[in-house]
Amino acid sequence: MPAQRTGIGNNEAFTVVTVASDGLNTSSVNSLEGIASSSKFVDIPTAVDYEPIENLETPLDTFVISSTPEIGGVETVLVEGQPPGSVVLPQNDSVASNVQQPEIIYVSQPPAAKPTPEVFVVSQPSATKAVTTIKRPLSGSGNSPVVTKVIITKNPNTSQPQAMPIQLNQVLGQTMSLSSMGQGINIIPQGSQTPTKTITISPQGIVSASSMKLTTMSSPGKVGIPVRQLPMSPTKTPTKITMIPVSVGKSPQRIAPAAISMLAKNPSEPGSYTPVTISSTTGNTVTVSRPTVNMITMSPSKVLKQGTVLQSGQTLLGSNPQIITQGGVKQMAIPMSSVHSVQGSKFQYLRLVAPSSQGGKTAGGQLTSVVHGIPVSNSGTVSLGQHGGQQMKITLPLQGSQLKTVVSQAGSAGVHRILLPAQPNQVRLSTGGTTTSATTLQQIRPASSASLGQLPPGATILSAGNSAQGLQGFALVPASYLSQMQQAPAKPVAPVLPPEPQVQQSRQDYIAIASNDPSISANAMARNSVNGLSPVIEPTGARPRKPCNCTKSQCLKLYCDCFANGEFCHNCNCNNCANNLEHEEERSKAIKSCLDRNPMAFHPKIGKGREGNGDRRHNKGCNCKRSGCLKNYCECYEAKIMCSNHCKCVGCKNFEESPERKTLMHLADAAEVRVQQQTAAKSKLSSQISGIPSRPPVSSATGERLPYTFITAEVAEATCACLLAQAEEAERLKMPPVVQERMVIEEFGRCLLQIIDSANKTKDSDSNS
DNA sequence: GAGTTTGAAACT
DNA sequence: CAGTTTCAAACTC
Repeated sequence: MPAQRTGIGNNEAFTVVTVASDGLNTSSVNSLEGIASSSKFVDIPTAVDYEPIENLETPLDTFVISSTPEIGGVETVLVEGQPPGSVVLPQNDSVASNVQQPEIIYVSQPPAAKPTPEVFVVSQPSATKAVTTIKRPLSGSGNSPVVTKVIITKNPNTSQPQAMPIQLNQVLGQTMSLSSMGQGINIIPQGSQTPTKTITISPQGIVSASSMKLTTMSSPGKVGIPVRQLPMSPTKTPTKITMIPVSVGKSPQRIAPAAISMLAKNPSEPGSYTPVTISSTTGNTVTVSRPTVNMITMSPSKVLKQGTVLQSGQTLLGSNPQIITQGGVKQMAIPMSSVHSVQGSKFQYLRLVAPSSQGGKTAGGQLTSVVHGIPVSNSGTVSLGQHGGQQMKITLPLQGSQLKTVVSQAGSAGVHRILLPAQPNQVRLSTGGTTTSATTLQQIRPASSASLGQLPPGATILSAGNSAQGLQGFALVPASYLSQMQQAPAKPVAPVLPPEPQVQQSRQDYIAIASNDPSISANAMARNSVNGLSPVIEPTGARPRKPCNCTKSQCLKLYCDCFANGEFCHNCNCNNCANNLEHEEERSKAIKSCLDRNPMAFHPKIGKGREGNGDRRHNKGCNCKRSGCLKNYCECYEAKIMCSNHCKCVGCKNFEESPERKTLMHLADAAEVRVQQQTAAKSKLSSQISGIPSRPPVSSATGERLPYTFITAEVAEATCACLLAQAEEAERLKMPPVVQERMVIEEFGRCLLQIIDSANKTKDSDSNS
């Protein structure tokens, strides 16, 4: 049956970007079972990791950007720019074009209501049995395509969507079917002449593939051709990175400070690129220009329109990012033609290139920005349920002047992902009937909401503000931040997710921001651990953070550890705190101020040493004078690393052979062991105590009153009075101390005899009665 | 818990 | 860039 290439897959590529949260390189990615080997994980250079992606051997293909952290301790996945159930594919001209392009045929039943032309409805069918079939084309080549399937599932406990990548390359060459659990999402082209363009995304729903074309079948004829169930890998989830705007929308946990330089594809010389230079930087405004063409700028409201000014929060989005190797440097290129209308410009691509890193590292090793997009022509109405009881409409421009509306509804039980169009800058966001003007299109941003959690999921990727060097990257949100969001008052309580096998949990816990990895951030790690002991993970799954106590800085200076770590204050003891969502603007200014002073302000303080030396090292070095670098005042010591030649410390004792350091280390080790022993003993004791009745029994098993019960408070008081009187008497008689002592003890003996006698009498009377 | 010490950050 | 001040954490009592 010929597949009809319509709807989402209609030559309009989607790209799902999986961004490794912790700088996964190829090798580490390959270790992730269930993630297609063709999936490349590209670092977003955050404040914590600037390793070049030198291992990225093949072009960028399939990525997933995850968002929220709820799935079994791993974040729920947001497929960027996609609602749950969307299919994301690179275009023909994307980098993986050398890979054979299989067809994907989605079949579902029953087809939804009669569609209207070019409008897609994403809805959740009640209990539709659906089958998703993937079919490889017959045309063969030596290269078997590696298909990555990203499954957006709905967590049964939380209703939160979750994505699971599945490597399908083993099943290529045969038709595969996905059996739905009936909780999928239909994408229904309404009004189209195409009979059935329903994509039912089951709990195992979404399928994406690298270099695959999505086609929707004109009829569900493939339903009956299931070959086998796709293997599921519930333990494998993509990364935890969420990108949110720094200066627009909710502030991030961590600022990704890296600047982006842009290159435009040179139309006169195919394959070559011309730098797009930053012509000026004023406040939150960055103007970019291109030497040979008219100046281009980007702003939230006018994407890449010449002559306008790039505003803070500008989004640079496009579909089908490519990895381009130029000068041995991997770079990302965005075909602008697909999403941007640059009048008068001959730009075909914008390329985001990370700036040269320090220390002789390869320039442009990092992809600072992630490009994604949904072809405008495919945008439509998305209905995703209630969103905080309020329907949210997002109107996005289509090609030409036509507008379409995206309706975002997310129920309290489940926050659904909402489609971000390729041009979120040109999206109208409206709630409760209030719609912004089409001429003042707003970014989808969480500025007006109480928390990021109220954002339409998927609407979180926006470019950050700008640094002194130019465009800035994205802000990344770690799980800890997401836990903050979960606790934001206006957000529905984050559901508790059942623990899942966490094969990659240890790795995925390493969120780029505020990572547990001590090599990542001295602030984040060293100050959050005590004596190197790993902090206990919060019930939310987030790493606990030490609360700050700032009083004067409003937590908007680097004095504040929360701020320095790119985190919001949360459960802190600070006064007049502005490091929160309510002071977003202030905070953004503060961030910019810090970056103005020091572009590396939010970079990790602790980096790796020289190549071949895995030791960590304080990038800046300490300046200790009195502590000998053997107290936690010293950032090196605090980070459990030795001082280096970067340090300017005086009287340093924090070096390898230092006897003082060794002694301290031994003491620290011993203390740690002691603490552990005490902890173990306490827990053991408490468990034992818990088995002891709180009040001992008054009587024995035979009903006999036990002796100690006769020593009542009155008896004890009387005894003490007797002893006291005896002592006074002995003193009055001026007896030697030894004799006085003896007299008191003898008196105590008499008291005891009296008690025993009384007890016996009581027992006798009890037995007589 | 209050006061002191310390060194990074901020400021000049 | 150096010196000074501010700040909050680390430390001491």
